[in-house]
Amino acid sequence: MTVTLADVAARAQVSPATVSRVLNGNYPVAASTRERVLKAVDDLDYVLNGPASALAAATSDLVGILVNDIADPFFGIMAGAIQSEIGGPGGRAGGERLAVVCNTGGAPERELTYLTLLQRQRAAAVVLTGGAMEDAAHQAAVAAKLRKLAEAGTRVVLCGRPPAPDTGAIALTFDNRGGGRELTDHLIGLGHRRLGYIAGPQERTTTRHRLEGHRAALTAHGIEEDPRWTVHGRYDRQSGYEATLELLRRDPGLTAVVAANDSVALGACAALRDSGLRIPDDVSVAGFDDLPFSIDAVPALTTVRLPLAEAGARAGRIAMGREEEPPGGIAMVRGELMVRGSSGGPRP
Amino acid sequence: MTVTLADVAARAQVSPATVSRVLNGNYPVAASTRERVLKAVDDLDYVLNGPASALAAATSDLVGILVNDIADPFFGIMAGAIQSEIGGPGGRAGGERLAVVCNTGGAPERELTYLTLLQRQRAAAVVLTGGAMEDAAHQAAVAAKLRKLAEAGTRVVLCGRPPAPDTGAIALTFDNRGGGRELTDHLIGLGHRRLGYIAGPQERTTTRHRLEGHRAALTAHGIEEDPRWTVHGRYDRQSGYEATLELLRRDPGLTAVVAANDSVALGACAALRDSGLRIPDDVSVAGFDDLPFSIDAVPALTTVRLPLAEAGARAGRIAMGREEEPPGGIAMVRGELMVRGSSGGPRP
DNA sequence: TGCGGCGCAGCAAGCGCTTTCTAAACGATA
DNA sequence: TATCGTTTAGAAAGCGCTTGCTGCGCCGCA
Repeated sequence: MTVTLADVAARAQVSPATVSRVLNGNYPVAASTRERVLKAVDDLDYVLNGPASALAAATSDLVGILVNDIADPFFGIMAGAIQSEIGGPGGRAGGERLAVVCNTGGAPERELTYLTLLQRQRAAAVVLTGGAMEDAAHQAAVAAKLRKLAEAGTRVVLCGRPPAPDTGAIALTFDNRGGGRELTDHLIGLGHRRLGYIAGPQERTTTRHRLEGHRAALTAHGIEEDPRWTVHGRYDRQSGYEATLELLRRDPGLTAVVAANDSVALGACAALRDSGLRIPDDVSVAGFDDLPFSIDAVPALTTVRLPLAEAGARAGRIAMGREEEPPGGIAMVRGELMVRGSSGGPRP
Repeated sequence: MTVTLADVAARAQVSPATVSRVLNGNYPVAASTRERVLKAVDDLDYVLNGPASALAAATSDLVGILVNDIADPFFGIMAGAIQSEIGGPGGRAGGERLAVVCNTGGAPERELTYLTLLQRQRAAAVVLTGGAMEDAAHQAAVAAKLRKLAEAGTRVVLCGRPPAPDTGAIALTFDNRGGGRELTDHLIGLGHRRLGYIAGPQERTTTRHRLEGHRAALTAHGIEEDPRWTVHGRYDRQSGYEATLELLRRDPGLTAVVAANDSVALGACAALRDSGLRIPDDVSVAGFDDLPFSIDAVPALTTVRLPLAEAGARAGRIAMGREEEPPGGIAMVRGELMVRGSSGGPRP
């Protein structure tokens, strides 16, 4: 029924071993033989059996990419960049690898299950993107899994995620703290003294680091933070909308709102507009990430650009062993402050 | 070194066959035995070898999802919805399947290669999303692949893509033509008579269908189209920006611009603003898809909402055999006109 | 002419799992 | 007590491929 290596071998009048070697190209085969085999492959429309090959060779050509939310361009951009370097079709010929994007939805148990599934498939490499959960038990479980993956020869790379010590994983970490700090510095520099902050979900490293940066800036400028100025929410637009209304309720005197990311900032803008406030005349707004749509907000969003595509590409190359690992296995990727129309001096 | 089924069997004092049966749960095993096995699995931290299992059982738990551009939320939303139904972790227990998202980047050869890779992995199902290429040779090649996949027992579902006759593939097709028609009807109803159209890439079904709908509306209202009113570009913001400037150059008298999708529309808005034109007072703008950010444009974008998540979820269920196929294997998914601030009557 | 070396192809032993078939043990039935 | 059916476990034959090792023929050198 299905064509096997043996069928090809028979048709080409060689042994299965020879066919295998032609296909894998890592053993000397006479040109005439190779041609005959290739012709047979073509004639028979033969497709290698991946599982059988993976079993025999004890490695597969699968590369896993874990993302928190595939519908979010933040992850989509990184995933796309990683994948383009992984090879897959379109990469350099020969090393055809199947880059598989796995959507964890931000759920710890899903993350773990995907890791197991990938381990089960004997993945060649795994790239974890985005912030990590801060739950200690979960972090330990993930670390254990990563260690096991590394032991089994799977390359593990973290992209936009804090390092995981003692797991053998290479980390390309975003400087969320530094970016948050710079952003708030900018706002304070404009004269703002009452700044609301819409943070992401509580238990995420990204959330914490950005918030820490924000607070560091406040402290550095001698501004004492009012606990009412911080609201936690999700990393989406609606959350930003609701959080902004809440902030305005708590302190109508705020002159700036810093959002956990650009989507949240967009929601914040909508809430401000709906409250009859002008941006930036009445309230300044700032985002984070600089996703493509940020520049189309009106006014355009002041934000911190994260080099998502570049970082992803680099992570992909490292995962494929095509780029040297950063010293110590850890690299800090910095963001860049993008000052645009949504931030201005506070109303007098 | 790595723990195998045999190791577990030895520790549980049963045969490998029994362990396999416990793990697959499709054969009667005494409760006490099962427990012993499960304990051994746990003790040894055993992880099933996917390839070996796939080889022996002649099926794998991989499900492929092909997308044109993973960084585009249009695809991200569909992919996320499909995946959530596929199961994967988080779905119903037991049927743990690895949903793998493959990014074709819109390149025909990549699409084909991914299909081959998936065939090689003996994928359980494949979902192709988004518009198809209109190149005849390529379409034939894809059709042949799909037929082969279907023959091998892989379920093939098309989501937001035109049917592929005689391939056995189930199609959930978006009514791009109808949506385009409705959108332009709306604009004409507002009084517009000179409408620019920014189309997507030439050789895509989506592009063609949306454009056909647009033209059908013009024709229905007795408006003769000026060839200068249509510009082709890519499905992204920048393309929309450039195309709009081009349209304005060709005919400064345009009172409305219809874009191939929301990203293009955003670019169009930016170009209009930069040209000193107000939306919708001077020029109305319309998009397509109703992606999340569309409502945050200022003014909010008039567009056609495509039920991406719903369609994706349905495609996922069909792929898993959990929902009945539509009659004839084809279903038309309609969009919904969303009238918002970016469209208004033409300037007098 | 003889022999070591080399280039290339084949043999065969798995890789770790699933599954069919067989068998043991036990209670129920006659 | 003898027979039979039922339930549960094991033996073993692959699934389709890779790869270490063996072997064959040929060239070049002594």
